[in-house]
Amino acid sequence: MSTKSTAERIIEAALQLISEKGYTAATTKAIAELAGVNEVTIFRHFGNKRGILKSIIEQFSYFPLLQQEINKNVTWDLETDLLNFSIKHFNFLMSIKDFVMIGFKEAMQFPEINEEIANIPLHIKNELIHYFQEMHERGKIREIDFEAAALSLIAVNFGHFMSRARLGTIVSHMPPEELLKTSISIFSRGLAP
Amino acid sequence: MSTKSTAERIIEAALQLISEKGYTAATTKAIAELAGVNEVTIFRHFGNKRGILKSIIEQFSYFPLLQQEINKNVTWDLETDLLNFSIKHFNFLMSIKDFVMIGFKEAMQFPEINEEIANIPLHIKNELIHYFQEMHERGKIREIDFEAAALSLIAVNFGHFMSRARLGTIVSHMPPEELLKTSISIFSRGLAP
DNA sequence: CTAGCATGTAAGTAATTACTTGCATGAAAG
DNA sequence: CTTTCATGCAAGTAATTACTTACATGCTAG
Repeated sequence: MSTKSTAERIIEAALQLISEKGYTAATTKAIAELAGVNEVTIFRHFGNKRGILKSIIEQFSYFPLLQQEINKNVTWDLETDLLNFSIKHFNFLMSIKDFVMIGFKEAMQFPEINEEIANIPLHIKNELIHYFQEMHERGKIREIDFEAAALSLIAVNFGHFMSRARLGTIVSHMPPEELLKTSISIFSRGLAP
Repeated sequence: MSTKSTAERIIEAALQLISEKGYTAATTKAIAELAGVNEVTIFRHFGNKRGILKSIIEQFSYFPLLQQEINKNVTWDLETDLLNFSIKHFNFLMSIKDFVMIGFKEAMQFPEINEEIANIPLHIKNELIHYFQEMHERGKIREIDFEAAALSLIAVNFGHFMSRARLGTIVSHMPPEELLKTSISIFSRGLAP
């Protein structure tokens, strides 16, 4: 049927169902059906239902953080760099959308997920602060609280992502790239000396 | 025990439990226990489990939208007005935090909630666009896509809210007011002519 | 005082859920 | 050819869940 292994198909199905309905409502029977395997196969592979989620979390903890990408292609032109980062950040969030949604749904019952998710803005924040400091030394950014600036930039991107991922085009029909462009135009101008 | 009516106590308990664990995992038994009532009382009041959520949604659809508040206290000084709005917006989101979380958890199973939640940024967006247009005519804002600007401002505030509401102080220990102040300082400067 | 109304208590039911066991099958590996 | 291994299939189990019914109790309004 497909080239993917049984375990992979189960994980994919679980990822989809749990991100849609939540952990409790995503039954092992439904996951098995979507994965095209017998329900017992799930338990043979993962022991119990929690085992599936544990595997999902492990899979994402190895996910290459956007982090290293940020420093790539730095031009030291504020607007260029920030737009580049924003697009990468936005696309990265979109690529792990299901996992992020599970994180927000199941944080209470699976604290490990929340930690995994909190790591993303935390690392990005530090990278951005570093970049802002360097830009300040180069005289391209005014005196400002760099941490607050970094958090704000992350917040805009995350806000746009959530709007798209959860509400679709209800709030706006603007294409994301256009939105990000204006966002960054405002933001970089606000940081300039 | 308390001055609140039985129905109110049930709704409050359900709001808390559903926002924590999700609709399916929040059992009627647990809701009854937290509300300090007998389980059957829930069914006498709301018919079935969905009835509780239906009541919760109704309650929030009557919630006074932040919207009307925005126009209040307008000084036509960009940074003052935007900071004022941001703080109101942020506090508003915090006050309906549980409902927002339910919205993100149960959107798939209860589309009505998502509509209710999407209404918030939609209305605010229109108010902000109106404000930006007026400010542009007064020569206090440069030529820019007003919709994208409005969406960006909403996104920052929402991003800050989600960071606080879900990740607490993991990402940053900065007090929200301070964060918003820097946010708006950057944003209003980025909009200025 | 009494009638009604909201709630508690006890008991039960049908459906679902996570998970188990035992056995059959088919494909690949030695 | 035979062994091994992954999977399917059938059946079952204990626990939980939403929801029901019947009856008891206590407070309040007339």
